[in-house]
Amino acid sequence: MVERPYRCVEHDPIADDGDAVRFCSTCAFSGACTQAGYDKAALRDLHVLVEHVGPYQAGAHVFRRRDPFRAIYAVRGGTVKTVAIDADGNEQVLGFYIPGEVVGLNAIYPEHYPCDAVALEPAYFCRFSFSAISALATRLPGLQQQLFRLLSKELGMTSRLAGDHAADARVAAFLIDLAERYAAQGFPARRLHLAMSRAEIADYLRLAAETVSRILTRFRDSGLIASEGREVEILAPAPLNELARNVLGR
Amino acid sequence: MVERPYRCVEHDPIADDGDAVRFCSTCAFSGACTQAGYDKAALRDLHVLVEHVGPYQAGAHVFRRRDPFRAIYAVRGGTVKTVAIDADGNEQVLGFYIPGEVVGLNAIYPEHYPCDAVALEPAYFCRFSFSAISALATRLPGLQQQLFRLLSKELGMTSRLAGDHAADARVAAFLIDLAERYAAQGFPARRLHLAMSRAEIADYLRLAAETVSRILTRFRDSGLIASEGREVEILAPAPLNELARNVLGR
DNA sequence: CGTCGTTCTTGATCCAGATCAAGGGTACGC
DNA sequence: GCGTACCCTTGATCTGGATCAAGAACGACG
Repeated sequence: MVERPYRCVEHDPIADDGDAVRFCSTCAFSGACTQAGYDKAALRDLHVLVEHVGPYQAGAHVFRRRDPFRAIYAVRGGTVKTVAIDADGNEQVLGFYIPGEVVGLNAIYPEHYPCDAVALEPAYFCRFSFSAISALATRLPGLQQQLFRLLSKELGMTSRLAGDHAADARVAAFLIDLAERYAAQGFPARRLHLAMSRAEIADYLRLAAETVSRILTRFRDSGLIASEGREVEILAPAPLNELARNVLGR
Repeated sequence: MVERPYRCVEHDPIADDGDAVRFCSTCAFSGACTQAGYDKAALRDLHVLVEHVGPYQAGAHVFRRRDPFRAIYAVRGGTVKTVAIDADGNEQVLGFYIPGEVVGLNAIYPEHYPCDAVALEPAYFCRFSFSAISALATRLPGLQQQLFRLLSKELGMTSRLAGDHAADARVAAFLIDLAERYAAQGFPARRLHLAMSRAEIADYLRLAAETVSRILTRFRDSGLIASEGREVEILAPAPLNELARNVLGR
């Protein structure tokens, strides 16, 4: 039903552009088009303003803090983190983004990117000029709505992260959330590959890397997950969900 | 220059509606109108879709969690908090909103309010039907832009809160941020009245009320602020800013 | 195929801030 | 004017997770 994102990467971009209906079915903006009833002209407009960029190798910056805000990036393949580094050199991971998700929305207001975006594995994007896509959004109410929804969704995500919760609840919520997001993109719901290190997970969850490691070990020992390195399988969703419930606001 | 928000409250709403140019100069959407070059027709459209509501007495709910999302609320007067209460009864204050700011944007994606909004003192609002204002935004690019900016701004606010910072840095950032927001609305920049209790500040900053109290005492003893109950004066902005710098991302 | 650097795990100790406890201040209703 | 209920402050103790330390596993590369 939903095409696997990596398929998209393998496509020849030019051939892709010609195939209006099948164009990036995993894209964050595809919903906007389908709502507009597969309006061919609308799709063509989206095609014209999108730029396919990548690959960015692991560790490469997609944009940097203080760069002037020009574009938002929809992930086509790979994984990215956004990270704010404060004056004392502490890394704050603001978010991880998987195929189908959009990076850079937090730069609209300040008009400069407030964080770095760094590829965690080779990554490909659709880059949308923000001024162009918002101009198009005035003609496509579905697209405007989609942008509002993306922003509001990110807002919810961030405030969940801001709550004060026990370390094990945070880690459980991290796993559940990531698994659900992968599932929403058509990946298997129970197995996941973590593109990020324990330290990066810790920076995201505001924990120490040692704490994340200990908790994952504990989850494994108590049969909640199976894990080997960065491969994780969720064995017992129910108790993990229970742990994560307050974090995820359910 | 900027009219004091409370003035607006004192106006007779109907007379207000007749005075297109002076209509709610502190309103979060006034920028959209001025960008549109004081387009009279546009202002009239905004007038038509806005509803003046209030007063809500201290402790009254403006909306509740799980209510279907219909409208966003621009604060005309008073102060509101948004608060998420988890299954264990822990209160998480998500934000405080003062005149000129907009509440409810985090409900767009889930389509239900994810939190309660509660007045901290008698409060008045402009209520905008979200479907109506987003429909209008397709005709007024400035208004659309303003909505994007409001969402993105809130995103930045929330991720600053999510960072892990020492308690004194959080409290300093809270004071500086609130003072700047009041200043942006034309209030005196150094004196501020806290509409919220210590416990509410603590719930917002993810600290214990005792910790907030101790830190305010320490700030007072070291001459950074003067305070008496909920009246606070910032005496030494520089060292407070220095403390808050990492939190505020500067 | 071994070496080196990185990442992950596990153990021992420490500390910032939570929690528990108690007293004093303040505002409001009667 | 006097309860009464909350809010704020201050002190004493406790604890979850950070930090420090040291191996162990892994991956990249010559």
